Amino acid sequence: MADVDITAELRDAGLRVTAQRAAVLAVLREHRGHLAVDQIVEQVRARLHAVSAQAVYNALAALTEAELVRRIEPAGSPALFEARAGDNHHHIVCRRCGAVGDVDCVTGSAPCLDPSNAGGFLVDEAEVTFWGLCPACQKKSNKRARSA
Amino acid sequence: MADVDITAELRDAGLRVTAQRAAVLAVLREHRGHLAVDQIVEQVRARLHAVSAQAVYNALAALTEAELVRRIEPAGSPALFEARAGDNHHHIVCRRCGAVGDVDCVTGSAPCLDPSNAGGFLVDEAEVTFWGLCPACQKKSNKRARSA
DNA sequence: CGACAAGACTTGATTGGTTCCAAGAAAAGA
DNA sequence: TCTTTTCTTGGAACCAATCAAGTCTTGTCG
Repeated sequence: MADVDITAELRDAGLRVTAQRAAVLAVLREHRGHLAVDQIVEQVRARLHAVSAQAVYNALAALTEAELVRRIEPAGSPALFEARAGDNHHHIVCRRCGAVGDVDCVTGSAPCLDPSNAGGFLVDEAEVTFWGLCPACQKKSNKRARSA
Repeated sequence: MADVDITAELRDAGLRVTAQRAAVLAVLREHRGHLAVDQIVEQVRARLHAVSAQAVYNALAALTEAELVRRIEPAGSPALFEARAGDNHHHIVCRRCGAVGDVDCVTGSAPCLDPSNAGGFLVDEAEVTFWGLCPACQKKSNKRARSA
């Protein structure tokens, strides 16, 4: 089923349907996480026999442009990609290990997210990134604190 | 006066006082904007005779650690630094030219900014980045649309 | 004041992520 | 089938950032 959907989606988005693009999108759909380019390359190669890294970069750029995929780039990390359902969710990044999680968010509701004094800027998106510690790194911190 | 303040501030922050650090901080205080490392290097070299890029990176890291300076890194841009008053303001980035502006924000008030479902993450900061078009690029867009 | 140890700076090389280029081969869609 | 787009291989380049070894400075203590 997924393949048919993906083919149609690519076409609807005005993109040519290629095996590489479909594979990239399928990989991002299945792994409901945030993948770096090298991980995507790896996964795509598990489906297709051989894919150049270039093709993956190209496909990701096209998919991002078509808004089928979302590119995020937390400070200090390489670019990450995720399948995007068009919802307005945000991200939480672990300061220590860089793990990324999703945070659901009421769309466009927060007062801060419609800045009145934007200094003449025309705002079209508000991106929120939370910073903190993931569960695993919290454990490590506790251990360290206890033993110190 | 500034030099005295800066010296004291560095010392209070637990940092050794070096000419390079003082110069970096002074530059960021004067240029009330968001500067990239190469711009900072340039400005610092206008004050001191010769400074290595490394020293600037080191100084910025130390100042960021001490929270005298804030590091931001919008997707697609190199890292930017700004003197930080400890206030909780956010940034707006121009999609086309990368210009960065400040947006004042009511501290910690937005509902989104205290995520309930953080997936076990321990959140310590919410960073908001607005995306849009700066005034200059809006003008260009209008011209283009009109002539098209 | 003078010396010592930790910390900071300099130079030079190197990594990492990403982008770009070119030519030819393959595939998509009309 | 034909045209256009995309993919492939291979290379090169770019920029930001980091590492390493050695030298200099800071701040403190005698």
